[in-house]
Amino acid sequence: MPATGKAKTRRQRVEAREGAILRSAAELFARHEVDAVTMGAIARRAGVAEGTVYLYFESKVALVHAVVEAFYSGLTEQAAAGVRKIRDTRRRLEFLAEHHVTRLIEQRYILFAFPGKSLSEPDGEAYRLNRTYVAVFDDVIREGVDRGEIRDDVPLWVLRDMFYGSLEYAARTSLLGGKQRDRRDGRRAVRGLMAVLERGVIRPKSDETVELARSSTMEGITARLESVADRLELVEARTGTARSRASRRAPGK
Amino acid sequence: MPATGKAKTRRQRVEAREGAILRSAAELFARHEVDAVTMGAIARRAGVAEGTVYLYFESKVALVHAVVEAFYSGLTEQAAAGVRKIRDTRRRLEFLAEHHVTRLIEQRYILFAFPGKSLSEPDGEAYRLNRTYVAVFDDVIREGVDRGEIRDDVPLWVLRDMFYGSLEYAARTSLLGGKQRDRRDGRRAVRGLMAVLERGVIRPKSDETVELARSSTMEGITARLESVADRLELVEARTGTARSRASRRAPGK
DNA sequence: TGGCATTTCTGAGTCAACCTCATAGGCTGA
DNA sequence: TCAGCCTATGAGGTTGACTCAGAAATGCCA
Repeated sequence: MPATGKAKTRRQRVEAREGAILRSAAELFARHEVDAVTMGAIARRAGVAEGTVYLYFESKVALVHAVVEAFYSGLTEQAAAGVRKIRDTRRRLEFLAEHHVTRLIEQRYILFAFPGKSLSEPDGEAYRLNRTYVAVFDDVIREGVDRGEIRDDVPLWVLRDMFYGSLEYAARTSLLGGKQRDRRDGRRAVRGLMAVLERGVIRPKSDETVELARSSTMEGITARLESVADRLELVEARTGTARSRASRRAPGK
Repeated sequence: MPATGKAKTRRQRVEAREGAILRSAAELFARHEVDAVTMGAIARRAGVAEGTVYLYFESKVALVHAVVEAFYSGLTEQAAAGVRKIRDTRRRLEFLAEHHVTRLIEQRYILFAFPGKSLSEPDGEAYRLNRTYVAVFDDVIREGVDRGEIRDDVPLWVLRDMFYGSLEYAARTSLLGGKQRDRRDGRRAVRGLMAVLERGVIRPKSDETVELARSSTMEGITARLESVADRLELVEARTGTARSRASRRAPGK
């Protein structure tokens, strides 16, 4: 099945074919390990001969790169668009976190399909891609610092590594847990991350008793509320209640 | 050169050879990408024939597993030993963090040499290994919670993912930065992580009055509560009336 | 020590997958 | 319609993981 419809100009034809090969590869990578997907299989699914693939992509590695690039490209665009619609720094971070972890669990193969190669070359393609992606996060933080919403005594790169490192590790362990996990894991990871970013986890040694009392009361309420929310999500999942992302946000203003 | 010295018993001979092959592989993986290291090269360096390697390790993948296993085994032992010598929870975490990031930057190849395979199989070897490793961390946290040094309103697994996720991402970006990085990066990452764990990064709305911070927290909780209430009503309505339209799933496959 | 049985080792050969290249096919413009 | 050029093809080269029949070493016993 030549997935290429009717393309008129040369450029269109080229792009259609390139797209068909890319899509074919992405679909196969989503189903099988990269090593287990042969160039022959990719070519067959794209409706071209094996040799043709090499007219569009220099090698298998290059093809994998291209697939990953396409993924990150979309990811960056969506992240930037989402941030533009939100003002509050806290909410922005929450959105970025949820977006990242959701997309990563959806397209799980990106996490594993990643051959060490793609990352092991400094200043390589993948590195550059990642940089432009996290630039969205960097801007959010910088603006937050300017506004006084974010402390400025932790280096930006440390924050960035914490943020994405946490989420990716969470996505990974969620997927590895054996049983099928879903987006609820991701959401819980996001909530935990945000909580820690807001107030840490290590309790102050002592003193500041008033502050402690106040916050611990609030903590109690928050913890209880979170537990209720968790249970609610469970019920929702069971009954298949659809819920738009917007309705999770309260009245706001 | 048969790296095997003089071994007397059968068992000793077997272990010597297995060790030689493992060491040979680890040394080569440290220098080149896993894919670029051939079984022939590993055999040659170990002083045996290619076929012999297959008497000790079922396949190349199994050999890579064994190398990684050896690494994690040592890592776990050192981590446990270090923790035993420290009492304070904060110090323990700091030690674990520094130990992890240091060893990871030293043996950088573990980060990249890791074929997706090793992780992609749920309940696989690598997963089990990782579990026993992070168990050290888990124990530290649990004891910290018991002692009241760690807040108990963030799930343990979220904390774990944050901790190791941050450090691994930091190690990775440190290595990828292009220019040669050293352990100072790691130490800075550890310091940043500890700072955030201690007090978070997101400032309360207004840092002058507790009152304001408190009310804004109240707003957040109220908003969340309202959202939960809304959803609860929805679920009640749906399950209360009839369970006719049970599935209204989002864009499925 | 010599001879036989068993275990261990060997490396040439098989197979599979990436990649190449000589040839075939089709599009474009006169 | 046809020459010229660009694109596509798939059989074949090359490489590297893995196998296996035979060689070598080791153990055992008299």
